[in-house]
Amino acid sequence: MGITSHDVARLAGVSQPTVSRALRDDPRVSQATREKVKRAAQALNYVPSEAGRTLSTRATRRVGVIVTDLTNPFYPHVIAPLHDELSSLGYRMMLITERSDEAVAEEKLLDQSMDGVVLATATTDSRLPAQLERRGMPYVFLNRDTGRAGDFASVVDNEGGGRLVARELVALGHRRIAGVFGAANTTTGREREMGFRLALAEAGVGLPEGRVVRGAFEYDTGYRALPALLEADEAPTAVFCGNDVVAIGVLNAALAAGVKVPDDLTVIGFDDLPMASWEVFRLTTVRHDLRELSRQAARLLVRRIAKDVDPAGERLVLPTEFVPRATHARAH
Amino acid sequence: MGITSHDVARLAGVSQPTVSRALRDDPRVSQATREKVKRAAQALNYVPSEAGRTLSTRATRRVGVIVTDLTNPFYPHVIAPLHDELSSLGYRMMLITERSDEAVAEEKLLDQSMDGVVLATATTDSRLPAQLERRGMPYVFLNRDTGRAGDFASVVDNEGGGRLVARELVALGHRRIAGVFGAANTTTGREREMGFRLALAEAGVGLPEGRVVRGAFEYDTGYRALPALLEADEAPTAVFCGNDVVAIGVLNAALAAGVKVPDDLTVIGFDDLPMASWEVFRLTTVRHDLRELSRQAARLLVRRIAKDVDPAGERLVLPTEFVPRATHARAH
DNA sequence: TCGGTTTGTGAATACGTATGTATTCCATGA
DNA sequence: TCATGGAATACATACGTATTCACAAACCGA
Repeated sequence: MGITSHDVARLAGVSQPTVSRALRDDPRVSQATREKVKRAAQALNYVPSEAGRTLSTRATRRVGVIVTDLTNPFYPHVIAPLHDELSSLGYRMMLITERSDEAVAEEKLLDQSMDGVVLATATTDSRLPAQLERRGMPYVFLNRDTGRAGDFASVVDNEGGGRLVARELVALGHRRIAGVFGAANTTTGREREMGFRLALAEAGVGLPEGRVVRGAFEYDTGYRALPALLEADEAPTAVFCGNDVVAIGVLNAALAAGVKVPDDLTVIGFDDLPMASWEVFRLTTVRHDLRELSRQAARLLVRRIAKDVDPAGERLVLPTEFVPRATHARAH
Repeated sequence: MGITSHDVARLAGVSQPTVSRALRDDPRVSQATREKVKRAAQALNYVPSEAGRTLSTRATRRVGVIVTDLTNPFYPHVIAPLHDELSSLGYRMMLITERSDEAVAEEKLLDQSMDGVVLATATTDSRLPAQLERRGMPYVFLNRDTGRAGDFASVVDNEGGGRLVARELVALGHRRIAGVFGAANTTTGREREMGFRLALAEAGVGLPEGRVVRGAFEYDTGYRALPALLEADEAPTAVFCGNDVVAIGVLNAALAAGVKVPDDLTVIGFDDLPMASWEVFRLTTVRHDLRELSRQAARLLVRRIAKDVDPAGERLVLPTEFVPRATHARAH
């Protein structure tokens, strides 16, 4: 059934190693032989077996990408450019969406079926990085990392982004401010909250725990958080959300509750997904270059696979920018 | 670096084949030996090499999934359940997003690096299926197919869904009806349009080409179509959209143009993505079971790989259901 | 013309697992 | 006591490619 390099060799009247070399444009084979071999390969529709090559070279040209929930609108915008960049670097992408770290690590990541791994949904308490480290499997963090030194990571200046938002809200006169932050075991959640808090504190504005919600970076987190925040004695005049998806949950909840945005409530997101600029939202948010974030992660991983990397770790940080649209206003 | 079954064999004091059999729970190895081997494997943190296994068994336990644009909100809802079902069937997923069919086929699909392929974005003029067929690579269509006999496909009753919408619109008194359909080279586009047209014709309602737009199943298609439709002499009172993503484009365009939905315009989608029920949209649409659609495709592919399938082709069709929400109203 | 170099190719082998076949060991029964 | 059969394990090999090493031929300068 399958056509092998031996079949090509027979047809071309050469040995199998010569076929291997000719098709890989090894300069040691003569022009004439090379062409003869290529014609034979063409005639037989020969495609080298990836398994044979992998076994021989010990490289799979395959990279795993780990994500928890693909249906979250955030991840496709990471995965698409990641795929394209990996592809142009000669790697293929294995998508792994998994709930539990442990199961993933044992079977799927350590069987030498990929050359490296991109962790797009790492939590600070995950044991996965340590397992990968122990087995010598190259990996990089994308968007989130562990926050520890020595990481290889492509991330955003989350703290700076949080600061930007705090300053804007203060400048708009907001004093009763709420936060719907990401989960506490994610660096994206923690750092955005941290930057936001620090800049608020500098301006002398408090952020009591009663006006803080933390949860997964999901639509439902925002959708359920708003009613809770509105029940407080003094409802907030502004909400900073952990990311755009959460903010969109808040916007929908506001519509359901009859709360006018931005007249009654200012809502700010983070990420600037394409969706944020849809007419129905016109979400004021914090932009960073999601494409470049992903590409950078791909290139970093490939460099790490090639061991062309600073052994002390590399942390590539992209800047953020405030994007005013239509969900913010002066405090009333 | 890598630990092999030979290392385990040495430690356990048995031969390599015995290790292979013991770990795979082959009944021919004794209980005592099995345990001895498993302890040794455990002690060494042995994980069988996937490449070696593949070469030996000629099966990769890997499946490719081909999609054009992952950032389209539709696809994650297909890919996530597909991944999970494949995973529970013991297969891993390689994600391939590609523009041109040709490049994909040559290198990536035919190198025996996967056991089968799911085509999620096939067009009726694609040459890819024929290439896969010729090389004996098992494949199934998901959502879209070629429309030809002999396909293996998991699809939706698109024509029936189109009919449902037409009947509802007619019953609501609409006569000036528009359609923003999917691309003409997709069966999803064609069949939905066909069903819609047929049921309209049965009711004596026309659908002139001036009120028809066709394009990719994307946000922009809907967003750009609406202004064009509104410029016509008599603006339509209702628009049936090829899918929810297109419908959401139309809804946003309506908001931008100051067109009130549903008072001035009825908008109907197709798919019932989670997004369709968001407060900002409350989109009236046609539901089908997207999870089951994907799972069914996974199971069909695995059966085809196992050659446990009707050689004449199998076409699994899921039913549709009209979901009334807030974007439809009686014609004025 | 000859030793030495370069060039091109083939033979042998490694990679890690699974499997078909051979072998060993032991128990059983006549 | 020895043949027989079954259980458990070892041996040999296949899978397809890439690479190391050896070898032959061609080429070069002295």
